[in-house]
Amino acid sequence: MATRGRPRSFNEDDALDLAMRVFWERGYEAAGVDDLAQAMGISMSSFYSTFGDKEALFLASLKKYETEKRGYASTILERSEPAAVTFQNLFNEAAHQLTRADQPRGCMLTLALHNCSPELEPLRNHLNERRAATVDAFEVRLKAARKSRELDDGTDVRGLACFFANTLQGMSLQARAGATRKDLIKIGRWAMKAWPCRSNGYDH
Amino acid sequence: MATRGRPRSFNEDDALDLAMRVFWERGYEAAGVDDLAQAMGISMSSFYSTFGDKEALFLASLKKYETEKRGYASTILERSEPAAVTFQNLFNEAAHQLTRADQPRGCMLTLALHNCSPELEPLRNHLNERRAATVDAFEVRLKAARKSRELDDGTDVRGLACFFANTLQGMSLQARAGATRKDLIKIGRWAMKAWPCRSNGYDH
DNA sequence: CTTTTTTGGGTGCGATCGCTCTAATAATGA
DNA sequence: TCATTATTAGAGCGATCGCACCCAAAAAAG
Repeated sequence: MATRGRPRSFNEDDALDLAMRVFWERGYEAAGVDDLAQAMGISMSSFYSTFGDKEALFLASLKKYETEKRGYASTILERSEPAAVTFQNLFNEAAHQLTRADQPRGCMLTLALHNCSPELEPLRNHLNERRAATVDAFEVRLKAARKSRELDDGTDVRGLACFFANTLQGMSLQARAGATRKDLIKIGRWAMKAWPCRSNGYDH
Repeated sequence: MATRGRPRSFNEDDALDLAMRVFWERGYEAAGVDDLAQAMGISMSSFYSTFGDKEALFLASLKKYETEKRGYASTILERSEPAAVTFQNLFNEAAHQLTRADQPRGCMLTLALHNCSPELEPLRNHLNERRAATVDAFEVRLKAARKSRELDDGTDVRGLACFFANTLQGMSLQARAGATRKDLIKIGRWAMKAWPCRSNGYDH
């Protein structure tokens, strides 16, 4: 029942992690399969037999990224704190993650596939859907905050979710362009000043 | 003294405009010289003899973009209005420009060359400098606002300039991902809620 | 007319692209 | 031993890349 034949000489998940980093810092198009295979330390044959093709590897990398590297966002959103604290923590943590010295700067999901050739539009659309999921998650949390009277009844939570997502995505661009962690933290603090209600456990 | 020989059969500036649009919607790498020449309606010989090479054409396109398409920003910044009105107008106008049906969505300068191969880093650094110039312009305007008592003395105008620039750059990503004009206008309104002082000609 | 310059079309260069295939080798289970 | 599977390096596929060059036709000025 155990697999016969010669076993893998490399750890599939480790290799995927290395590929993810290449996609992360170079995007999709600028990451060549040669670069990827070399970064993973495997040959082209192993590359294609294990991961299929470049697009499949990218999607696998993206999935790994969303669970392992962007997981902090879901974690923070699910903690039971005042919503204003939640989003301030989210900005602070994002500022930290987007400027880590041991990782490419900015968010892989946010930065990938904005300028691409027409034949990659399906892939780009898939990325856009994943990006939209972030806004939805914010909206869910803000709706809960409205229900618990942390926000006025009339608050446009969808709009606020878009604004927060917009701020985060901007921070990825800033990080890529060389902004410091302190810069990003300040941006997050400024964004939180837009928080509408001032008497619910959050003080600017 | 007049130029001898056969004159240009195409308008150089019109051709540049068409090239700019290709770079605008495809970025640098995904825009092939064939695509560019075809969009401009000229042959490869005319292409290279007139514009040098792809990079020179891109830089010329970028310059044209900054003066003709992004000029509205400087215009608004230089109008003598309360600073809060100025930035609200800037966001509204940006929301309009970034979602025009007759132009590629988003800002060419903001979106170009974030994910690129290493040999294009010099070009990317140049873009980063141009992007930084926007923040500087915002800071100049906000310093003036602080001097005219529209902002408290202690206001971190650099930070606020970064936050506004961050919001605008995020809006370009949103526009690319399909956000509507109304969405962007709302984002701008939310960003203006962070405006610190509430008694200087601007009411949320 | 001659001279000058641009024109479009074409050919081709060296490089890279994603990807396939081969051939020899190595490591396991049956 | 033998079958099975994974390993490597490498050759090569057709396509595209940016770019150079050539050519004969065309259109202007002298």
